[in-house]
Amino acid sequence: MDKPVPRRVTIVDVARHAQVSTTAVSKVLRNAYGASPAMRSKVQQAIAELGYRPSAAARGLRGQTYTIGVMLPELRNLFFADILDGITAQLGDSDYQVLLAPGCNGEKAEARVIDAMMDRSMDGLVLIAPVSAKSRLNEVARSVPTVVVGRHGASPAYDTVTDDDIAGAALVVEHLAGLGHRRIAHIEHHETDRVRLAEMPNAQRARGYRDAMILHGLEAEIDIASTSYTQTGGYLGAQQLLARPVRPTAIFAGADVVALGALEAIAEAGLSVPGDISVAGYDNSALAAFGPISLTSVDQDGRQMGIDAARLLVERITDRERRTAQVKLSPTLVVRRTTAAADAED
Amino acid sequence: MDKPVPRRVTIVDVARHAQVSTTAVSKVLRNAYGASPAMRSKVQQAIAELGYRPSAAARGLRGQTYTIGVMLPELRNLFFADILDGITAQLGDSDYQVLLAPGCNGEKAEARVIDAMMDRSMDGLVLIAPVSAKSRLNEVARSVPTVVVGRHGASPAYDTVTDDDIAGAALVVEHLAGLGHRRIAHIEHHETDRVRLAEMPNAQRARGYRDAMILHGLEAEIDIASTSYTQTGGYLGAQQLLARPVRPTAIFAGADVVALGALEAIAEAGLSVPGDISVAGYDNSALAAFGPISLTSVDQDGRQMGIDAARLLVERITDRERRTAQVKLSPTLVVRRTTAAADAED
DNA sequence: ATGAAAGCGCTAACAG
DNA sequence: CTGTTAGCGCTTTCAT
Repeated sequence: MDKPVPRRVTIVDVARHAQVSTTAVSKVLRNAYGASPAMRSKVQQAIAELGYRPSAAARGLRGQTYTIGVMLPELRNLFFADILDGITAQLGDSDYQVLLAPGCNGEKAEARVIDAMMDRSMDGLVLIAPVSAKSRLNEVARSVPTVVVGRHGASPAYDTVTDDDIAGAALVVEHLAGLGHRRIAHIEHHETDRVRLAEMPNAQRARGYRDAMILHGLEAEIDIASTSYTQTGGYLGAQQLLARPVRPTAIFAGADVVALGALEAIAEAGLSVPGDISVAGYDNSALAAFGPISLTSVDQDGRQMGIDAARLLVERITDRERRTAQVKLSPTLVVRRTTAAADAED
Repeated sequence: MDKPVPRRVTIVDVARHAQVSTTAVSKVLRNAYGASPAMRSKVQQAIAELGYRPSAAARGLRGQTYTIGVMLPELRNLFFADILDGITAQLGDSDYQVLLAPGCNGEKAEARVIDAMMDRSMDGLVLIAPVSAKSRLNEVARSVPTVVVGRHGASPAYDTVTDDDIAGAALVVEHLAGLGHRRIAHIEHHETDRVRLAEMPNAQRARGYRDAMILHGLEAEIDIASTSYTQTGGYLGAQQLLARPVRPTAIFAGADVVALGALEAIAEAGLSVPGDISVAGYDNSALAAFGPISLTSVDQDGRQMGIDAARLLVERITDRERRTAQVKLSPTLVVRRTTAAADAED
């Protein structure tokens, strides 16, 4: 009556039940070389009969843990959720289990999470938009197979998967310029760190914006509000821009959430979108697609990024000596109802 | 030049460096009884100097893994993110690391994830809105400390944290009836399973709706569209309701996403909110609070639910014999711009 | 192709 | 209070 904890079934039990050695069972578990079909089926039957499940802790002590860790800065960001979908889709039928840490913002939280994952002997890591120092990332990648998503800059130690943010920003400027806009402003995420200045998507988007403005002969119209990639950042940034002596006729927000904040500020100012001012975002998150918002946005195909990241990671786990790869995906522009032709008078 | 993998620092290295036994080190690591302050500091210094980090795999083989697993059906649901915030806030300074599985919908995916977490010897599990059979949940909880969030029904094996969904639904009906509405319809999540019919929040909300309608003498006006708790479900449900010979003047959607879908259908039908029809949701997610949407919604305080869940879980890890508890939190109604007084003529 | 045996890094009895 | 020692469940040489 009182044996509610009937001791875990171990590899020894399976071996005994199947009348083979534990080595044999281990081989079957790992699909390793050196087990005859006959033995294989005998063992598999025993496993099924006993309901055996290997202990990841014990496996991890010697071999793999069959666990992939994913770190991302923010769970609420729908774009990150898309990346995750891609990762899990790609890893769905493999033996790997994906586990993620709850949103961790900032270098300190990142360090904690990465340590935690390494402590748990994870077989591979996917780091989404990490802000840690590059030296730290390299160090991590040297000790565990790692793929970095959403941060530019090649590394000898880890693979990268990014969106071509410069091209994405150019798409927006091109679109708006094509609609007759000249005073196209940008809300960027303020960045101080040198390396991040070059590697983070936000910096690349701002650069793409500048380049494209120059390319369209709008160099004199370049106008950037420097806040942060948050809804509040968008709100404040738009307020700044709307207070200009001559108001911009279009705002390119560096992210969809930023655009949402901008939309709020614009509405509060009594202006209409796209009548008085056009707004475009970046990420094409579900929020952008949502009917009442219907935001023109750059689509990064986060799902594909996740698929590529998972693929690269498994490849690297298999062959740790392979040279690192940099996958850069081309974004597309999804035009919706927040952008329209500029008034002729403007 | 070529020793990029300098072998992990182990407890043995620390012991040697501090000139004590491994037991001593282990005790310090676990804050266990039986280590003098002098030894404690000696060991801590050695740990710092060597940059030692305990291997979770090795610990898990004997003792705890200091890992809490969280399972949730859907990452994109902002309410779940709130719960998670609460969990991490509560566990923030503890030694426990929270890891979660990417959204797993359906009984099969749930089983996989729960198994994966048990295989990894996690110290405790938080299951958010699980759909698995109750017998399965009990079985899981018997082998690992578990807290179930967002599913009613007490268990002898696990603690529960829920919202008082019946009261929440009543708040909405009361609010709408107070505004003069009589034809208040409801969009529910269709449920077939017997047990879930009683234990899932959606069923409780539908029941709360019925009860409250009767209480307000509106029994004859009860009108339920049975779809699902998704945006599409809301869209289709609203379409059904709008096609009635006599249209409802208010719709109580069982969740915010459902309300969003309903808003889309209403807009498509050329009706205005709240002019022609009032809409209320449930969850008070960030989406509901978002300006342009501004949805009247029931607030569950997901963060508090997470805090309670984490607290209960740690308590149960400490004392597995303690009797199970059921925490039920009272919801509040947040009135925004999607609900207004009914037309006098209606 | 198969199995015996030696650990992986840690914790938990138990002795001192 | 401190140290010795025996495993935890698995993988991995290395014989056979």
